[in-house]
Amino acid sequence: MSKLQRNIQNYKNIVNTKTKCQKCSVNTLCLPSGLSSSELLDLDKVIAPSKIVDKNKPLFSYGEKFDSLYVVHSGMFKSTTVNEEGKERIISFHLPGEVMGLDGIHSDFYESTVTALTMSSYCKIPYKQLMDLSIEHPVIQQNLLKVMSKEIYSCKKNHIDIGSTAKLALFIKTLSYRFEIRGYSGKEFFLPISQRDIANYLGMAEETLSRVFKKLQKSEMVKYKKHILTILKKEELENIAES
Amino acid sequence: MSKLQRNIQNYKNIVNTKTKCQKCSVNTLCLPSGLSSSELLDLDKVIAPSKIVDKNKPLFSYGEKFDSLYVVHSGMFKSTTVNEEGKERIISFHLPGEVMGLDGIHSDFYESTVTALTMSSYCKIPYKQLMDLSIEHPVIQQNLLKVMSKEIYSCKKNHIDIGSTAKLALFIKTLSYRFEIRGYSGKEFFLPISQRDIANYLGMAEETLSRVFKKLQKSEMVKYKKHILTILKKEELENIAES
DNA sequence: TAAGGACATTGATAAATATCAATTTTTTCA
DNA sequence: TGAAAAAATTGATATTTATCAATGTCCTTA
Repeated sequence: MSKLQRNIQNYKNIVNTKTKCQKCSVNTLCLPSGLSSSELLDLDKVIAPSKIVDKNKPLFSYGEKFDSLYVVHSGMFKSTTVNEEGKERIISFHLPGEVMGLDGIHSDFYESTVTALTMSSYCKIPYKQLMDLSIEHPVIQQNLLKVMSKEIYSCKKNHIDIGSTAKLALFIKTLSYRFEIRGYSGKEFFLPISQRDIANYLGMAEETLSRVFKKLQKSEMVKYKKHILTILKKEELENIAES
Repeated sequence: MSKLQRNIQNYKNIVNTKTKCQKCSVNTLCLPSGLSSSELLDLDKVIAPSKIVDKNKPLFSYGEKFDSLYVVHSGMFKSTTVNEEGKERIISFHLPGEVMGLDGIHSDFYESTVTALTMSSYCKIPYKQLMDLSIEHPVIQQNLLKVMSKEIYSCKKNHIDIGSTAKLALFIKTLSYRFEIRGYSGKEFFLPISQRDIANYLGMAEETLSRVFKKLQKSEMVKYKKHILTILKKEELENIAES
């Protein structure tokens, strides 16, 4: 099976939800990274077996009491807030192995709403239990700190004031990298995000995104059809992302 | 002494640098928040007495080996990166009690350069020792997690795509809040940041910032003279910030 | 305190992006 | 499968912001 096929599979037939952290395909990217097998076993006791959630269904909502972190097991999620005028603002997209709900730790309430973009699956990690466990196994705490540090880093790195074309190019470049480190192809992947959502996330009008996307396709940097994105000229695309 | 005078003092005559966490004026905002006195004593053993750094001098630089977190004790700092063309990009400004260097935890290298905007003072917290200490005192670890969670939250909250006027209004509103929770006046404060740096941080041209600032002053929302910012119409300003 | 440099303002113009309105294309689901 | 709904595209225009160039103001420091 090709990498693209496996990628598409990721959104359709949900993989085995009984997978323990030890056997999970994204365990090197997730909290279990670098844990010994005895530590992993303890962690597995705290983490519930992954559960399936339907497309467009929320995992948790803004304002709810914070009690657990969530990790993407398969599929894709988006996290959003709502502004004063009741308009949705997309804060981030989440790929397998990424931890969601981190912004709730400080306030004890979820600061955003997380929704599945496709049929997806997730693991729930009760925060209190994770804290108790990390007293026994400091390395788990270290991992959480690293995950959060990376989140701070990438948040600051991604929000730069650049032109629309560069924004989209950077978005594609970043996604490509994230797919690649998950064992999928970084050159051809299924993107279950509407252009409206991409535009919202990137802070531009839908129409602008459409035009900019067309421009990238006309200059043969990328191809985009039926949600399958193909990167044709990686280096040129990266140059655009940095301008 | 008025709150504004104390605020200005904060940038001029450096307060007692021998202050221990127990007596520090920002200890409720900083890592020591909520610690018992015995925990505080242990923390003080790890944290070096605060040191003074001159205006425009760096605390640490991008790419250097990460080994310590830094906390603002007095004054103000900015953290920056340099883009491909060698241009400085300002990522954040740091006020007393705020932790700097958090984005270095995941990569073991500082991901940004931190520079003093005025004569300032700071506390250095060796990361390894902090980790060792937090095994003994889990509450310290919890505090660090909360600090980082707050950082993630405010990073995502602040980077929204709004017009230039709203951006500046939001910037002022956020600063006002940050001064207020530090015991200074939220309505009148000394801002040791050049307009060029504000424009850079907000992602707009210097000229645009100047015009937008003038507009806020013409409509008598704020007054800005010799780096002293006075908020005249708080509510109106907040409305602008949310549009 | 006077001169030079850094910082800020202003006006004119160009460029980028948003908005509005009308289609066209794709997706959903009865 | 076909009709309705949702998503994406396209063109015309308005608005916002950047850029360029000139000037004014403040701030250091010799």
